[in-house]
Amino acid sequence: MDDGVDRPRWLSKEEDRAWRGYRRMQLLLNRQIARDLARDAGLSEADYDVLSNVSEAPGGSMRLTELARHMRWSKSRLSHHITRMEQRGLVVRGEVASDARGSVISLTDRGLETIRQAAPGHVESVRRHFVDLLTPAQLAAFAEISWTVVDHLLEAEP
Amino acid sequence: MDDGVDRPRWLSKEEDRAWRGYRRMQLLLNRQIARDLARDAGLSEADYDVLSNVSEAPGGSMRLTELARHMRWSKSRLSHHITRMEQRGLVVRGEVASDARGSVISLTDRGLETIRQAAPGHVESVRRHFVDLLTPAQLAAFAEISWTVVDHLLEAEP
DNA sequence: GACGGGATGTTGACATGACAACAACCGTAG
DNA sequence: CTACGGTTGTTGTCATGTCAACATCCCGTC
Repeated sequence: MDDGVDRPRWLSKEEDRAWRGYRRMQLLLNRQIARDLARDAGLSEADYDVLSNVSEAPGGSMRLTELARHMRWSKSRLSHHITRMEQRGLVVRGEVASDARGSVISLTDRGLETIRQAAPGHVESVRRHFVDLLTPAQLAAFAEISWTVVDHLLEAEP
Repeated sequence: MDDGVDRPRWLSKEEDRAWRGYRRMQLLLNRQIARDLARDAGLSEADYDVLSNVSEAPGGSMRLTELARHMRWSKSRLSHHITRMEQRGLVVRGEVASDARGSVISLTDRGLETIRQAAPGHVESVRRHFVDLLTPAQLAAFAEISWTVVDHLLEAEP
């Protein structure tokens, strides 16, 4: 009677509730955060992440590949995105003395000013729609869960 | 000394860990689930959700607006997506007797067959990268958290 | 039985991100 | 000092999603 294909282990009610909750939360939460950010600072979440990561880098700049690795973006995605942000005057590509292929990303004054202006509102938005809705225990549990999932995925794709 | 602008309530270490964990998990988890689904069934997550929702609808079909409301998609997004899925022969738009503007979405035989073939593998993928990594208590906590966030967002945008 | 406000879908323009193919360059074995 | 495998970034192409503007149609009113 065994045709060689295991019978699917469908999700239990609780498992399904968790998964659907994740998907739904993601849809609504990302949309809201993105709207807030776009309205208040004219940035996308991706823009914000790039500005944020570069500004926190030692020396205020980072090699493209290093930044991509740090953000877990593909080099392609980052390159495209940097091109667009460069056109808006938020970042610049610099050359690397030690490697002619290299490209160093750094913020323009405008980029720096933009992230400084945007940060408080963005944090407030994250609080309003997420952080402040949860108890410290829930936040801790959530952090634990998400990093567990992340670590697992990074084992396969280091 | 008060210039009218509150000092930003930056995230605490734990809060930051939770938020960054969420963002990172999302990036990696969605990418992995999407890849599995694309490889195994030639579907995007969006495709899967549409097929899934329509197939579960009473009568196996749903009005476009109702489906959009159900999925929390904009009518525009759904309309565009249905157009693409229709071109691939997965769904069809039917007319509504009671309303000349109306459009009823239903699956083609191919669409039905596709979701049936895809479901087991997709569930397995969700288990492998998410559900099976967590304890029942964690799953319960996660579900609670996500629906709390969802409910809050739905208050503003019903 | 025509009007006006609201609902239903569609469309166009544009920003994103994924994947794969490339061009250029580095460094090391020989 | 040359060939070659690996690295750094870039680019083209295509599928998605967003927003805003529309074209149609329905319905309660007057």
